[in-house]
Amino acid sequence: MENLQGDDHDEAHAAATMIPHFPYFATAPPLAEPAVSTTSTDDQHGAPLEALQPPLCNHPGGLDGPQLTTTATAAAMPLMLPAMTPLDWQSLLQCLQVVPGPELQQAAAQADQYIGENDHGDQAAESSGAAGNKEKQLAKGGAGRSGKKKASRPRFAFQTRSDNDILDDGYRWRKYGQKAVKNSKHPRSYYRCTHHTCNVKKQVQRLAKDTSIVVTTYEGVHNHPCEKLMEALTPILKQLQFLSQF
DNA sequence: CGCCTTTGACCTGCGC
DNA sequence: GCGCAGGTCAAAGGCG
Repeated sequence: MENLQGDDHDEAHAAATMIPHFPYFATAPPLAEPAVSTTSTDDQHGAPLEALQPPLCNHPGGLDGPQLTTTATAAAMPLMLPAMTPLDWQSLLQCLQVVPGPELQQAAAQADQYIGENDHGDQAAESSGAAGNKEKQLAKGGAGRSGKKKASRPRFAFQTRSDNDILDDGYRWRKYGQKAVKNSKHPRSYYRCTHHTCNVKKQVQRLAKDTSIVVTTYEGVHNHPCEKLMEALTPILKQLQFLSQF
């Protein structure tokens, strides 16, 4: 029955976004050439991972740490994101209280729409089709039990080449589940933000085809500051404040 | 003691 | 209707 990438569908359909000139990354080395896939989104679903996977770069101990990748589902355009510190861009937006511009909002909307419309597509790749719509899956597991309809939330997937499954994004996460995934030796882990008012979740899974790559899928947006980033920024902000007096 | 991970059970939707 | 697979729950145990 199962014919292919039971785990690959995640990065294929995980909502993604383009991050236009985000200042945090501006100091990074030139972005790697995105491995642009000009295939349609439908093609993406059935496409083997390699088609979606940008040339991840290894920077062992380098200034960048893991090379982060988002896969832009709507535009079918992966984007390389050099990670200067182990923080994700959502965290940065949150902590810096940056209001996502129209591009981001549009991308998020597209991502939601994409998930809603096309989940069956990539799931069809798992010909058993048991998985069905992922959003529905999400809804039925948690919200389904509580009888609430789950609102679609933006999702973002990062691919990192790392020995460590856990990408330190500055937030605290509690693991609430782990499931074996079809056609993958590595299980998928489910995490929830430990902040009591925050309902952000993330899934962490290694690719079956390249176990050195970890796919982290975020769902939702944190509604609280990122403690680690604030810690890191506080001295800088103080210094700026001091300098601005002159 | 509080927080976390582990893990089996459970729920739900989909395909056959 | 049944089986499968994904997602979540919750009890139990570990760790600092």
